[in-house]
Amino acid sequence: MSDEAAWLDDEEMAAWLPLIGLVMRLPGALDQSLRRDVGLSHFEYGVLVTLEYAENQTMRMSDLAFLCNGSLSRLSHVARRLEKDGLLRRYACPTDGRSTLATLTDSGRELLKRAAPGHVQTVRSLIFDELSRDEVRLLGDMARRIVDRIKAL
Amino acid sequence: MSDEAAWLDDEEMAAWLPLIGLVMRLPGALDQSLRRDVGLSHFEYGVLVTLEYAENQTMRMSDLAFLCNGSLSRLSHVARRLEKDGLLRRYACPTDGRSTLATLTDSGRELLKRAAPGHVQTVRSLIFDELSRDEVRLLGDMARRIVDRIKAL
DNA sequence: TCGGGTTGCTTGAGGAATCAACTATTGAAG
DNA sequence: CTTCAATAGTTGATTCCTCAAGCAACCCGA
Repeated sequence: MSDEAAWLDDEEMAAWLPLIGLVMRLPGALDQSLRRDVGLSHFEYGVLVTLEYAENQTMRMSDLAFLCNGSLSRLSHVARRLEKDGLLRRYACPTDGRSTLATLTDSGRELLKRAAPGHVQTVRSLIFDELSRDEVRLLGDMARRIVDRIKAL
Repeated sequence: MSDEAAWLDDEEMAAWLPLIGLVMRLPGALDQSLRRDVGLSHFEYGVLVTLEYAENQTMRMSDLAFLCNGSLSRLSHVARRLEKDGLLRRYACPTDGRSTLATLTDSGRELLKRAAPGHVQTVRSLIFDELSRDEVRLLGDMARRIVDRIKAL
């Protein structure tokens, strides 16, 4: 078999290195600003925001984990801490005894109100202030297609 | 002050969610395939590859950390493990007693040879098989500009 | 209604990342 | 020459994530 596809050419390399830089540095940058402002990691913040936009601000742990791009185990650990801090509450699902439902508490809602402006400001200054409208669309589209491939693994 | 810039509109949100998905899921996907194939995390692999392409396959710890998108502390811990496994060697810089130089060993080179094809295959199937030539250029360019902003924090 | 298999979630152990504190060397100012 | 700040790197404590194991509830065919 030919192995030309087994290596990255110069153009691919010139895109790959910055892309790796992005995926390695962005989470840390978001963590830092959220940690400083409200004491949450970006993953924790994402969990709360996802709940905020859910029906009844409530969601099954499994679905929440998937939407937040994390493992169920990771979410379980995180939910324990967030629950200890009073930001969310968990209770057994009435219709399926295996499931656990997580819901946002008032403290959780209130914390999101405090956190959102600073976080949006960070995201804007790092991403959207740098890109044109067309680029934003393009980037989102490419990211979505790549994520679909990762999910399909 | 107006706060319209304090929120993301629909188009921005439609790009932001997949982008977050990408940065949260890609590292795990790369880790998994490398861990399975050669027992290294993607960060560890990146450290070795970066050394491979350096002058004399040798680099200062600080510079290595920066190029690998990690903290010096993280690199220090990782280098200790890699050195214990015989994949790299560290020694004091002759011209500046504060610096430490890291260099690839023969085992390190050999491991890279074994790891590269599978890793490239993974990257290709997740990223480059999905994108057109133009998209690759665009994506790399956008990523580079965003990373520059993160570095400037 | 019983048994086997699956699903949803939690837990504990182990390893890895982060943060702050520390040592050591260098460079520069007085 | 001495001091003081800045730089480079390591280390230890804490926090966090992953993985494998476990448990309970559900589903379904016999």
